[in-house]
Amino acid sequence: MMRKGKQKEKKERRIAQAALRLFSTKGYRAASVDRIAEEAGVGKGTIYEYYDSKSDIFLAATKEWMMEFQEKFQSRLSEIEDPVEQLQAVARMNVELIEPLDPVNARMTVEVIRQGILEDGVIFGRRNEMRDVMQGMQKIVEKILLTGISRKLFKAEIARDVSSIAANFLAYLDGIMLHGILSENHFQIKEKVGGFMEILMHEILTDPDKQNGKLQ
Amino acid sequence: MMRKGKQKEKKERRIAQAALRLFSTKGYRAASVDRIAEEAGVGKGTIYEYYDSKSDIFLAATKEWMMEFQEKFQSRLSEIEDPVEQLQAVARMNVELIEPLDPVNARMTVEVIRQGILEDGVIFGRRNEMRDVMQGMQKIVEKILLTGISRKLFKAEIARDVSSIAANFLAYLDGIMLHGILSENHFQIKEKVGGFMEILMHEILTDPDKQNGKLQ
DNA sequence: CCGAAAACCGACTAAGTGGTCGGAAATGAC
DNA sequence: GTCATTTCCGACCACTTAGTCGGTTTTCGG
Repeated sequence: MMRKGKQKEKKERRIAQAALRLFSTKGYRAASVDRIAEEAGVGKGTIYEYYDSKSDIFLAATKEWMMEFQEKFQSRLSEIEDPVEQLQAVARMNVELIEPLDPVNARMTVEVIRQGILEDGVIFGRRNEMRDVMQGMQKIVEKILLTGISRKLFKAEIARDVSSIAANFLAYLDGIMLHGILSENHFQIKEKVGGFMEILMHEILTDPDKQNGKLQ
Repeated sequence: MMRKGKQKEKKERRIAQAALRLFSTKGYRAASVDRIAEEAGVGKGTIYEYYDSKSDIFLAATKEWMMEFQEKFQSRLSEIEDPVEQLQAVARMNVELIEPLDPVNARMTVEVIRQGILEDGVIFGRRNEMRDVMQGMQKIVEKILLTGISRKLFKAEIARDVSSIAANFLAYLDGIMLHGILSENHFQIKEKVGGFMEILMHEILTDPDKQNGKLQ
């Protein structure tokens, strides 16, 4: 008996993806399991064959989202050779989350942070389950930095700080994204990030004058 | 008749403050009006004498929160003369939001952003009502920068970028706060922010070598 | 084609929500 | 003290939610 594992996995993923679409538009609570079932094209009962609780669905959706996100990043970064341009691409892609207003990622970011912060949030007691996935982005940036260092584009002395720099960089990008959305100053985002990038580049480039680090 | 306006205002504020406590710990939905009434020590019906809806309570609580926050900032900053130290105090105060683990601000920040992003969020269509309050912090930082410039501590050429720098600075601090809480790397926050401050100071100080901008 | 096992389903339950409303309590001018 | 007016209240209502469960449908080895 036992239907082929592939089939099962596929449906499980279809549910997670449907859930992701709803979580990222409605928010956790308002994305009801009934609605998720409808969106996924399955019965409500079926969902509980694959997941024990709504929390589990959310975790799965979050993982799905982070995977997709990082894959998109990776694939765009792989087309770029220069680490400097790669860093700027990371910034630009984050800016584009709000610039042509793709609120899906913004909302999901907020939702994940929220569920991780609230004491009875879905992720609160299960952050360790997410750690690997969450650190993926940071690893990507660290790698860019290390490549830059080995090519003598970035100062050698930042080597011991790569993880701190990467974390700061990503935290900054998230912060600016959230503020940007809230204040509706979308049009200024690019300039702000550009200014920040200039400073950052000025600080880590071996030869700051050759590249001025302007965004775009 | 009509009880003294003062009395009314006081109760209205007590409700908002009770609501703030709950919103910032439970989140919007889980902070039920029943619970808010209990926390404020009034009947549920009474709440609706002062506010038309739960949304209104949330807006009031948010304003209350931002006021308190900015007052705290202002009062601590007023004890400091040197703009450089003032900037660092701003950073330090933000770090302390998570360092002695007082997640109230973090949670409220996320909650406000969330309600501003979600289409059926409480603030979604009413962001303009909040704008002034929200820009308060930025104004404070801008003022610090301008003072620093007029005292020749900061480079004169940053004058045209003060608002951008201030916005970036605050966005960064929020981003690092949220990431810090989420990743539970509290102990590294101070170092990260310290590194960032060093870079920032290096970039805006007229004489970067005199002050190295280390946090703490 | 048979039939047991697996997969699927949606009506139902229990719990929790925001908001209402009729009546009780407090107030203060007279 | 009286009593009109304001203030307060919590039982109640209509609605939404996550999760269950008994029965139906699909699957597939023999």
